[in-house]
Amino acid sequence: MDLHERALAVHKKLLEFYGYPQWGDSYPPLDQLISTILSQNTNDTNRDRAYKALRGRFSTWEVVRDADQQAVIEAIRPAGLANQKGPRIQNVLREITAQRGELTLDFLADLSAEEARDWLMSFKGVGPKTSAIVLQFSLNKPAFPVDTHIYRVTGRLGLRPSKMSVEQAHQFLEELFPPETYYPAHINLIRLGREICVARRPRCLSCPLSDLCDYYTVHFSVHSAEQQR
DNA sequence: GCCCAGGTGGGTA
DNA sequence: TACCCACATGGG
Repeated sequence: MDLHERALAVHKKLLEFYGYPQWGDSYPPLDQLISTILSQNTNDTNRDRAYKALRGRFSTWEVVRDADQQAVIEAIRPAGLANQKGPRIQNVLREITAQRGELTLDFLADLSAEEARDWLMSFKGVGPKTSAIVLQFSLNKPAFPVDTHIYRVTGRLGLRPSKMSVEQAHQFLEELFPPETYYPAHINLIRLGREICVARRPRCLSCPLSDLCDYYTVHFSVHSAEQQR
């Protein structure tokens, strides 16, 4: 089985186990971008708190853009890293206005996926994961966002070289999976990573992919060695 | 108190 | 280029 076949086999097993994932309403691209910046390095609960506080405190993105920096930081504090995220969000809002003359990202729909990604990644605070989320979830363009779950799980499943940066993994996995599987595979791999493939816990034996995953063997033998010590 | 959730950018070799 | 670390909050 080559890597492409292996990726499809993983995707198919996840579909059997979890089904085709249903996602909620999609945000407009600018809302999605800000929400995703807030989500960096934090959990969904804290991201939602910060996003709601931001929307509740400032009526429009223009008001956020022109607001006092400290007021924005205070509003998004529950998301963590607020001293970085606040100024970066305001900078993005100002730059969009300066470059486009209006505060919207709807024009990205007319660009290719690569053009839209490169444009988004030109901003400080917008990396490969954040731009891929905006493309996939808001613009309906092909992109495979790689978060820490997906990075870890794809490594354990042997779907990518073990030594590879997260940024390289985006490109590698986009070439490995067929574009029509990006969305369901992304959602289901995260779910797998959250629910089953948790670091340093020997729960991999209950994994629906255990017959495809070499990690559980390695993992199990490591645990056995530790127990013998 | 400690572990867990979980991206980006800047600095260094 | 590849690694290492700072950045911050909240729930269990």
